[in-house]
Amino acid sequence: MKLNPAQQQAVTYVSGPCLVLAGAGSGKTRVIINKIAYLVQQCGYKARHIAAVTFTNKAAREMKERIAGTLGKGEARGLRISTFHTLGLDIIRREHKVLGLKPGFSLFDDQDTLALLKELTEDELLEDKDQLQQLIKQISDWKNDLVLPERAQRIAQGEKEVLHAELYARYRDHMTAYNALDFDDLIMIPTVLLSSNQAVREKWQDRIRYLLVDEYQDTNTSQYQLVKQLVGERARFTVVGDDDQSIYSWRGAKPQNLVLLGKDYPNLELVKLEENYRSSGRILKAANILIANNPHVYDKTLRANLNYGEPLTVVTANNEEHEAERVVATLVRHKFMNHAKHKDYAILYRGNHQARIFEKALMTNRIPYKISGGTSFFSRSEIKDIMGYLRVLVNPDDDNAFLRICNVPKRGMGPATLEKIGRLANRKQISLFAACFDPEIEQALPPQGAETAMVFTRWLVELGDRAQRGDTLEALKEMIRGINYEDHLYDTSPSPKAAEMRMKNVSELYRWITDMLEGDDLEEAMTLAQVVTRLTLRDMMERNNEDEESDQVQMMTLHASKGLEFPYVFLVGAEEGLLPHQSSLDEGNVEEERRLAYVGITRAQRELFFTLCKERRQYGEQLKCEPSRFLLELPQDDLVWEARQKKPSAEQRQQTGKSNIAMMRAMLNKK
DNA sequence: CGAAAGTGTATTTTT
DNA sequence: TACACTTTCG
Repeated sequence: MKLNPAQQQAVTYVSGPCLVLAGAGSGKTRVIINKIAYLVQQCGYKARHIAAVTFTNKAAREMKERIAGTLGKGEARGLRISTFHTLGLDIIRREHKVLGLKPGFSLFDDQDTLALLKELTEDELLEDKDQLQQLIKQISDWKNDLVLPERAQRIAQGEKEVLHAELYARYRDHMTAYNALDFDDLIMIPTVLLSSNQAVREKWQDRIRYLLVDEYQDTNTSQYQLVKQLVGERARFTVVGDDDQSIYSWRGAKPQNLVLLGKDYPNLELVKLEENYRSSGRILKAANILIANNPHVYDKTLRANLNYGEPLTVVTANNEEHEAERVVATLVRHKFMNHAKHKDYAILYRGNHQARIFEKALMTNRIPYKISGGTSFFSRSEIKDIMGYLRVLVNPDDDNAFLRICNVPKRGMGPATLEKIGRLANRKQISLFAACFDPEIEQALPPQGAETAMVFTRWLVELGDRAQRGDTLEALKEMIRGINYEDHLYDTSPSPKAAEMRMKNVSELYRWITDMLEGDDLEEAMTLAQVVTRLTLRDMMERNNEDEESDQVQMMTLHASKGLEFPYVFLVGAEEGLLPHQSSLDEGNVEEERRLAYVGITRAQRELFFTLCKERRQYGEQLKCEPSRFLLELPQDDLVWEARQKKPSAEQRQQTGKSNIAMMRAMLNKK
């Protein structure tokens, strides 16, 4: 577990700003962990004065676990390891008074935002369907560039932008009324606050004396500024990143921030980690040669520490069904020959829709697989329901949450009733929840409706009070019991089995909540309000050890594979128009696609297979496919193009493919 | 309220 | 084309 000289340098350079260019598989997390330990144990930093920032909760959790194994319990006390958003949330929570926010604000996720904007724009731009998407993007862009509504209205150019700016202002006002924030606010608000308020800035600069940032190439403008404000003149920080693995520019990441940093901090120390400990020599060579086709600000070549290894294989299939069959056949044969496990294999693809066909092929061959990504836990309706209830408990003014849950399970507060409540709320400029409490509700609704609304909201207020007073767990239990949620699930699910599944999800969520309320070694106990916002940030303790133990073929998009590694990788759909994706080609952004291919290639430890089709159905039309230009850019001496006969006779090949599988299976079963 | 017909959409996704 | 999601109708 020794560090190589470059790693050592990255760890021990602490006197000023430091940029670590960390190639794939070069041990960057180890550098971050070691650096934190070094700062605490050698440089006399208190852990509570150090913060490390990541982009995903998963990365943050991993880092926390690894640091817990490195530092003593006392030594690690107060160490901040979190995502950008959680750090922002922390700052907002502690400064909510200065910001004029009530505690217990709601956090809107994308769907909440969409719902609110849809409502706000009903009159203005209903004609265009993607207008709304444009508006959402525009607002998000403004926030990420730290542009407040007032300034947006001043700088807006053209009719559309002026309208967008006005809607942005209206959106902000509504969010204030709901006492709600969105994800972008979690970065923008602290950044604006820190840059405009000297006292607060100094307080936080004193609190965070050393800052580390992971995956720096993924930062956007507001995140860049947040870092800048936090580190101040002293500029004691380390950022770690790899411009070759920047694959998120389409959602606002600015890899140029790596360059900007050198300009903002002329004394920036640059350390390159170029020793790769993950992949075979051939795989690395291929990756290096491929990425050399991209322009680079900082040159970097990964050096292999492992054997040269097997050649890379290119498998050509007739169509996408055939591709899946060949992958499965190759996988089964390979697994048998190498005594490997299912989980040693990954199938990586450009788009989620590609997964389906592989899923089918794996299923018919009874091969266990796991698809990462797709519909997340938190977009499940049962989870959204329960979260809705919790949000209303914490913040009754959260109309979105109220709308979601007020008639789930059905309690006679349907559209007609809501419409009337909504009118009252609108007239008095209060939230829906508050309207149910208003004396005028009795005139607004028929007696029965008014009764239901009042009983329901009073019950919630009472529960909310109880939760706040500290009897949180009991209040929660009573809530789930009180709404008869289990019955509701059995009533609304297509099968009892599905209902059971959903109830299991609810229990899982309940367990997370209880855990978070109580706290543990790594996390302090939280209030219900904190739990709700953290859950909206998807920041829960994922204790799914099952996943690691289970032996399944891994399937995911290339994007989702970043940061992971697998002994054997299938990079499928290596075709023009798919791996350099057509839409990227249209936008003239081949480079990002090349980086995506680079990320895919560098996931492989021992062997790498590419597959492509000669023909592929797209939008119901049979299209001819050309091999990806990236395949042609690779060193051909290290590639084996397998089975490229002119007349393959699809049926025959399918036959042999299948009988191969059957044969292997028979042999495996005997053993 | 639930089934049936209609509609929209096919790039990547976190927080 | 194929599928998910929405709306409509009985």
